[in-house]
Amino acid sequence: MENSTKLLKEFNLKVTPQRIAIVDELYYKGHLNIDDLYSSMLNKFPSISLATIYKNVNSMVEKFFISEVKIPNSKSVYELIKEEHSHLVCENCNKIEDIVIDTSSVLEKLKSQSDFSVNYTNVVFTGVCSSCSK
Amino acid sequence: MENSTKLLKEFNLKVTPQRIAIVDELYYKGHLNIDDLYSSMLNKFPSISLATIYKNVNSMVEKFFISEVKIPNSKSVYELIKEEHSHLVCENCNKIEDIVIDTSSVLEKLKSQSDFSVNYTNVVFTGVCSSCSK
DNA sequence: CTGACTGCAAACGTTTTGCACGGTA
DNA sequence: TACCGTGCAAAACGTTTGCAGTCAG
Repeated sequence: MENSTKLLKEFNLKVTPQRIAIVDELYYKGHLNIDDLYSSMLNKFPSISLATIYKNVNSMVEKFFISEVKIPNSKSVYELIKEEHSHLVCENCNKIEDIVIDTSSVLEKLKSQSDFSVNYTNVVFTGVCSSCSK
Repeated sequence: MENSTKLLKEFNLKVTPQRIAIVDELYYKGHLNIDDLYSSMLNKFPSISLATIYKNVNSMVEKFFISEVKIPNSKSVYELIKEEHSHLVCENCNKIEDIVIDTSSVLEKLKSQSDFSVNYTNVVFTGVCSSCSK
C-alpha cells in the first residue's frame, strides 16, 4: 500500500484520491500555502474545489497529521508533522527549509530565568539562504 | 510632553488622540490583537471605527514603530518595537510574556550546520505560565 | 492652508457553511 | 448501506478602500 494511504489510515482519515494527492504534495514539496496546494491539485483534479482543500487541511490539522507554520510577514504554510524542528525562511527567494537544531541550551537559560514550563519551542530564522547569498 | 506623543513624533506619525490612545494601550498591556485594541478604544472613543484601528496599526507597522507577533494556534498580536526578545505563550490563560534570552548558542549551532545567514531569530515558547501551574 | 486622519459604508479577498450527489468502508 | 467527502454556490468573516468632513502641523 502506498505511503500516503497508510498515513491517512493511521490518522483516521478516510482515504480519497484528493487526500492522497494532498499528502503526496506535502511530502514532496515540504511546505505549501493554501494557494500553492490548490494550484497543484488543479493539475490532477481540474474540478477540485477550494472548499475541499480547506476542509481537508482543517481536518488534517485537527488530527495532528499536518501543522500550520506561521511565517513572519508571509502567508502560513502547512507541513506534515514530524520530529520537532526549526525553520529557515529566505527573505530573497521565500524558500523555507527545515533544520533540526538542539534548543536545549535556550531551554536551560529560560528555566533559570523564569517559572514558565515549556511544552513546545517554535523557532523561525529569517535571513538569506546559501544559494541566494552566492 | 507625554511619552506617547514623543514616540509618535520620533517615528514621523502625526499625533492624534486615537493614536496616542493606541500607543498608551500597547504600552500598558504589552500585547494586543486587533479586537482587543478595538474594544479598548471604544471605551475612550465611542464612535471610533475599526478601519481607523487597521489604518493606524498598518502605518505603525510600516514605520517599524510596532510589530506583528504571529502566535501558533492563535490570533496575531501587536507590540511596541523594543530590544529583541522571545515570547512565552500560556496555553491556559493565553497571556503573553516577553523574555530576553540569549540565543547565541542556537545561532552558533545553526552556523555549524548550515550556510544560511540569519538576520532575525524568532522564538516562541508555548506552555504553562507560573500562575497557571500553581 | 494643505495634507493627513477619521468614521462610515461599500468593496474585496479569504475561509466557512449548506446542500445534493457520489464514493469509501 | 450508512456515513463521510466532494463540488458548487452562498454566506460569513476579516481587512481594505473611497469618500466627505475634520483636524494637525
